[in-house]
This record gives sequence, C-alpha cells and structure tokens, in this order.
Amino acid sequence: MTEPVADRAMSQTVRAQLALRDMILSGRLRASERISELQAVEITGVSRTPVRLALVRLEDEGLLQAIPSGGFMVKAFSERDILDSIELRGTLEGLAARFAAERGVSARSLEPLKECLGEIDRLVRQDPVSEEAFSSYVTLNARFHALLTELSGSAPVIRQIDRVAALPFASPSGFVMAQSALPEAHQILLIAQDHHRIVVDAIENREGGRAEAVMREHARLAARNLRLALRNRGHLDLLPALALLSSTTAN
Amino acid sequence: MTEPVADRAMSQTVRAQLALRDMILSGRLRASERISELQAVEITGVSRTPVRLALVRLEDEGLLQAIPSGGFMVKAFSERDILDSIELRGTLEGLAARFAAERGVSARSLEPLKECLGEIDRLVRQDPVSEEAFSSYVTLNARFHALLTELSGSAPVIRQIDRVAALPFASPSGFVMAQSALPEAHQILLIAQDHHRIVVDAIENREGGRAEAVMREHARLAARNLRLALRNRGHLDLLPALALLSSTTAN
DNA sequence: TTCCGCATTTCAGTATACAGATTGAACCCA
DNA sequence: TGGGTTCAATCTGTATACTGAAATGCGGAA
Repeated sequence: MTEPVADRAMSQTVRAQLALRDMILSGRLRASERISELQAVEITGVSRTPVRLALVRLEDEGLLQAIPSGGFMVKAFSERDILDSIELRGTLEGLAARFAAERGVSARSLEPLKECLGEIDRLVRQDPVSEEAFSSYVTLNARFHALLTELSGSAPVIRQIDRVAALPFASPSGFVMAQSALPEAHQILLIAQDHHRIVVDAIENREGGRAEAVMREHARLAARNLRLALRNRGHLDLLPALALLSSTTAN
Repeated sequence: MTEPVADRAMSQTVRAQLALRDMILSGRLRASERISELQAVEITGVSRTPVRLALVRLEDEGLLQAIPSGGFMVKAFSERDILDSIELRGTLEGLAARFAAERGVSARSLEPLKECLGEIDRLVRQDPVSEEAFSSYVTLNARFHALLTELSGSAPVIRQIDRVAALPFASPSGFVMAQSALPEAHQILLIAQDHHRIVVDAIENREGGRAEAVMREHARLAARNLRLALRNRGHLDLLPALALLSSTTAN
C-alpha cells in the first residue's frame, strides 16, 4: 500500500532506511522505544550490515537517538521541540532569503519562482479549496521553498536547511494537510501566498531585512497550524508525523 | 605527536573517525581527493566495517562528500563557503541567545556564564597578550559559546549549532589562533569580550532582539579574522583547517 | 595512429561468523 | 524475604569472505 514504487534497483541500505523511517513516522515503532538491530533485520528483511548503516543515517536524520550502551531508540519530541524546529527552519530560510536579496539574483533565476507563484495563485483562487487542491498546494509549496533555498547560492545554508527540513514536522509543508480541515483554511492559505509574493518582491528589490523577516513570519504559520490542529483534535490522523510526539503532551 | 590520549578504550569506529579526520584537517588528504575504503583501512589499521561507519559519520559531519558511483572524496570549501558557514553559526547562535532572552533564564544558570566572563576578563587585561593566554582564551571562549547555546533550552537549536560548529572553520574559536599573529589582536579580543558581556546583559534584561543582533555581529569577528589572516599570509600554518580551502582561492 | 571492445583488476555492497560486553533472571545465602 | 552474586541469553562491535559492478588498460582492427 504505502510501498515505494521503485522497490527494485535500490540498495539494501536505502531500502532498509525507507522501511524503518516509514515504521517510525507511521507510529508502528513508538517513541522512546528501543530498536535492536535484529529487530530491524526482521522488519526490513536485509542483513545486519545495511541495517546498521540505515540506523546511523536515521540517527543523523534526527529520528533515532543513540543509546550510550549501544543501539538506538526512537526519538521522542515535545510540542516545544516541534515549535522550535519550525522557528529554526524559519530562521534559516530567512537567512537564505536575505542572502538572495543582498547578493542579488538574475531575472532568469527568478522565473521558475514566479511561475510557481502563479500556479499557487490559481489554486488559492477557489473559495472552498478542494481536497486535491490542497494536495497540489503541498507539492507547489515544497517546490517554492526549495527554489528559494537554492536562490541563496550558498551550499552550507542549503545543506543546513535540508537537514532541518528532514524532520517531517519541520518541513515547509508539514502541517498544510492538517490545515485543510480547519475553518481558517482558506484564509491561512491566502496569507501564506502573500508571504511568498512579498519575499520574491523583496529579493527582487534587494531588501534583505524585509525578505528575512517575512520568511521568519511565514514559518510561524506552520506553528499556528500545528497549534490549531492540536486544539481541534480529530484531524490528527492527517499528521502521521505526530506519532513522534512524546506522550506527555499527546495521547 | 598529535596522537589522541585515550587511544585504548575507544571503539574502532571512533578510532578510525579520529584518524581520518586528523588526516583530512592536517591536509595529508588533499581536498577533492578520492578516498577509497581500502585506503582508509590501510591508514587506520582497522577493518572495513568500522571504516565504513567512520566514513559515513565524516560525511554528515561535512568533511567528506559521497561520490555517486560509490565511495567518498574529501570535500573542498571555497572562501565563500567558509564565510557563509560563519554567518550561519552567527545566525543560529543569535537564535539561541534570543530564545534565552525571550524565555528567561534563572540567575542560577547565568552564573557559570558570568564566571567565564570574569576569567576571560583577566586574560584580555594584559596588553601584549601572551601566546598561552591566547590558548586559554580559545578554551574559555569555546566554553562561553557552549554555555550560551545550552541556555537556549532548545534541543533542536543546540543540535543544529553543534552540527554547524563541527566544521573547524565554523567553530567559535576557529580563527582565534590566527588572530594572535595580527597587530589588531588585542583590539579584536577586547571587542569580542564586549560582545560576550552585552549578550549576557541582554539575556538578563530579556532583550531578545538585542541579544540576537549582538551574537550575529560577534560571529562576524571570525569572518574578519579570516580575511585578515588570508591577506597577511604566512600565519596560515596556524590554521590547519584551511587545508580544506579549494585551490582556486588559496595556494 | 586512433578508436573500439574485451578482459582483468579493483572496489563497494552485502552477508555472516565470532568475540566481548551488557542486561536480565534465577538461585542461593544471610 | 530481601539482597547479592552468578550464569545465561542476547546484542552490539568487529572482521572477513563473497559477489556484482565499474573502471582501467591492453590489444586488435580499421
């Protein structure tokens, strides 16, 4: 069902990594639960060597935590951790936007960004936004953020943003689907798109401070979505990533 | 000579990781040079399994780069990359300081920071700062930055800062020793310590914006040191980390 | 002399076997 | 009955052998 398509022509290590990540994010491996290599071998069906590699990769992806005496456990996140990760992403994306603005970008490289902007416009124009429009939004939004990050032209910055956004709840589109069930849905979408537009404008006019500030505020929309979703329980099934939330705040 | 002390009672993986890192940072493995597993086995004297682990760890530490066809190469950094990494660290430390200021910290937890401040004061008081005073400064400065990062109280933020500072040229004390050979040495030290003092003051008074701005500017001192050191060649031997600089700008 | 193809060699990916360490339980003694 | 000690089972860390793929070099043909 959730089986990745390209199951063949993939290294065992990657296969194991995907399988384990899926198990963690879907909550089949509970937070704070220890996960032994042999367990992982049973789950993934590959031998210990690639499983070990996959576990190490998942550790520095942030989903696992090394146990001092050896082995790994599924990392637990507090609501605060998630909010901080979002603020962290906003700060880094703000830096990327500022770099782009201050250093200047060619009109040529702004084109795909503006094109993306136009496509999102067409989506948010409909008033009751359809479910599949939200899906398209998730894709386009991810593209927009990726393009913007690239625009910084700074490999170290791009690298760090990618690492933060690897955590599903910190990624730019982490809480968009949760938002779809909220009454404020359309309004938030319009505001988000306005942020997108302002950032591009700021970069074009080389207004670094403005670009940075807007990107920071933009990330805080995700925090708002999260809080709203947590208050309106019942839509949490839209957020598989929240299986990582430690039990003190959830459940 | 540069042999780590605790050579026994260390896992083979860690031993290999340290040995390889040392080889890279000291420039014995040149940037952009491919490094095969078997080569690494010969260098470190351990078997392929722990070597493989060490290579993966060094990859996400940022010192190595995976080659699509398999294997790794020593990552090359441009001067721009290094400057961006410093700005990146400043931005993240700024976030940490802002969190500390906005959320408030107990007087109790500020004590070690102030103690550190006092010790640095005693060092910078001497006018021609001795060579070993610079060494002490490096240690104390690292402690100050670590304490400040901790003060954010945010695990995700601490984690990211640690990852950025893992690159030797992005670490808070990366260019202090280079600075020691400059005529402006004492002056820069005084300014840096003033930044330290202001940040603590800002945190105490819950001035988030001020704390953030000062930490950002503080990081830019490292950028200044780097540029000065690059102009005044001849002291580059104080910066083993610069072996990673790609040949377009150095050599 | 140059280009193409084949063979050889080297290397990464994987599986597995072995050893040391740690954890958990059970039994014995106080 | 409780605590301590010992033994057993399990797990991680490590080494190594095997396999498939990729790169390189050599030889032949055009």
